[in-house]
Amino acid sequence: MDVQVLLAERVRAAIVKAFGAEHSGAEPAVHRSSFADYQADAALRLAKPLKKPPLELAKTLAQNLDTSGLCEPSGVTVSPPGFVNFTLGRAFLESALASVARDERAGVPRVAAPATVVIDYSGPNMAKEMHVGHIRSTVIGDALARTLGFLGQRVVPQNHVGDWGTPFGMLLEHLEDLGADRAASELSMGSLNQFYQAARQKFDGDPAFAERARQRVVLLQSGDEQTLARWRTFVGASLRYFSTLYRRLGVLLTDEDVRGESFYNSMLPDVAADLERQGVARVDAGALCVFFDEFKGKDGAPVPLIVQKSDGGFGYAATDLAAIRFRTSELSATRLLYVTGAPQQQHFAMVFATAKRAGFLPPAARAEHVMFGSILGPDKKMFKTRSGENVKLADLLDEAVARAEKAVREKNPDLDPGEARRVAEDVGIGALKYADLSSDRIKDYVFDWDRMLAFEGNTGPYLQYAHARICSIARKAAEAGIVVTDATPLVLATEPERKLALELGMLEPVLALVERTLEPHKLCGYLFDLASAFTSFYESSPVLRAEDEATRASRLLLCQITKNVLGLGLGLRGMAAPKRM
RNA sequence: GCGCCCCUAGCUCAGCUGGAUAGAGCAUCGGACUUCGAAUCCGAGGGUCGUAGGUUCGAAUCCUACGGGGCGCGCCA
Repeated sequence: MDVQVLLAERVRAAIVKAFGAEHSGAEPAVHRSSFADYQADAALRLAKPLKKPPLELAKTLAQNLDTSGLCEPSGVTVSPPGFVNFTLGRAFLESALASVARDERAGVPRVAAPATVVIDYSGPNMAKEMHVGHIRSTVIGDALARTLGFLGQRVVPQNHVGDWGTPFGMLLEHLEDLGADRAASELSMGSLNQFYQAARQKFDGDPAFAERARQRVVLLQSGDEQTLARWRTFVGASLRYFSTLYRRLGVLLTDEDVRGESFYNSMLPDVAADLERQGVARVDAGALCVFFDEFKGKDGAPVPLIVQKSDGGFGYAATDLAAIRFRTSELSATRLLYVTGAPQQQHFAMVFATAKRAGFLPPAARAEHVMFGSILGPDKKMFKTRSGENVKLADLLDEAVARAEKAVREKNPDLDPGEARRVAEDVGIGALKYADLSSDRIKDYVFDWDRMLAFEGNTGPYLQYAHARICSIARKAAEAGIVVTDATPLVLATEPERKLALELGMLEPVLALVERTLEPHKLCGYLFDLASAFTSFYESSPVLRAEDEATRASRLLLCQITKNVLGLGLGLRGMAAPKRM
């Protein structure tokens, strides 16, 4: 139940009652307020069409408002130049929160009509180590998959891995030289960069090898069985390695979700033929191209999307188009999300426009580029190692955990080493992911270990700590034999209790906002506000030592609801919520 | 040259369909632990929201121009 929606309905009814049915379409404009719980700005917006002073309209509106069950009569006020303020009634807040307490989904309903949402994310390259560049796509995509899935959408993750193309000639030839078994074991241990570099070196330095590599590409693309078997060895070993990284990172992707470039290979000639037959693409300078009025190049000439190269080969545009066709027709997706970097924006704009023209993307389906900025180093340049290489994701995870372990041992020496290690894993990786999710994805962000692992501010550890503290209270309560159930009466008598209750009701609208905007940081902002409201409550309001039994029970239940919402929210970020840390 | 994205406090970032006095964290200064976890909380100072116009009763938010930074512009993905 979303309070804002309830209030908006009442305001709309009052508009109709006071000003006539012809204004039933007017915007109630209800939102949170710093002067009350909520405010409605409808009167301000109606001033012009009704040609009356907004303050007068606001008063008329307030007189016609029926807020029974939501606010006390004194809870509705008007202030210049035309705001209508709402303070929710205590009885309403208490019963609303009770329904949150009874629901394991914390009062968030599932959508009535689920849509099929394909989310394309992570997409590592088989030949290369996963690095910082992949972390954003993987973590943001995972958070969106979890959030939309929780809301009841039918989410189909797609890991569009780079498992095809000309580099595989040299990679497979190198694998041939090493022997399949040895190569497979190297690859599954994460020596992808070394493997790639060794192959590259031979390719550049040994003409005979280079020639064999070129032959190998031909064999691969013509479907030679022995070559394909080697290719499967290569891809299988790499995927096993990626799977270990995914598990450690705590993302949901599995082998089931892998549908790489190779999967679409056989569809490419048909996609090209279809586009040409429909007149969407035409041959220019030997290449099959799609042109657009809005995309122009350096000399003002239109820049094309190249579907098929002049040598007959297919580029990634063809693969992307085939994937769209597959996703709308075979997977019956109506929402297609592409979680990739901002630099690819023009590419996807052209691909989506082409798909629309060709009917691959029916009007009922929409494709969205969920783009994100770069991760920057302390120098504000692209985050690289000192030697200028990409930072390996595996190294990043190790360092995050090592730093977290140091902090955990320091802050809580009582934890036994095994548990400290487990907690460090949760905290370190949680901090890394949270840092990525908590700022607006469109912007570049500066990578900073100290800031992401800080226990103050909008960080993973702060939220986990708030959660762990509540768990601690729950433990103590259980030891003392204090039991609360979801039927325990809630008493919102003090301001901190009231603020916390108000915050606990915001999960539903925030998740709706994340679904609409595809901006996971809005949920982080909410969780931080919630944790702050809780710690304020916690500092001012004794729980186990409350003045009377009813207050104690109520506060304990308040703690429990907060723990559930916090845990739920962290879960939707793909983060663990340790019971102690 | 064309196009896209970004610019908010000393630093790192929020700011929801335009709404009342632009908010956090860090840093600085000052308070709060014999009491549920001080990894915390409470308070203070600190901002011409890049600049200039425009739309509006009202602009950090929408439009235009300019400045600064980043990225992309035919056969790589």
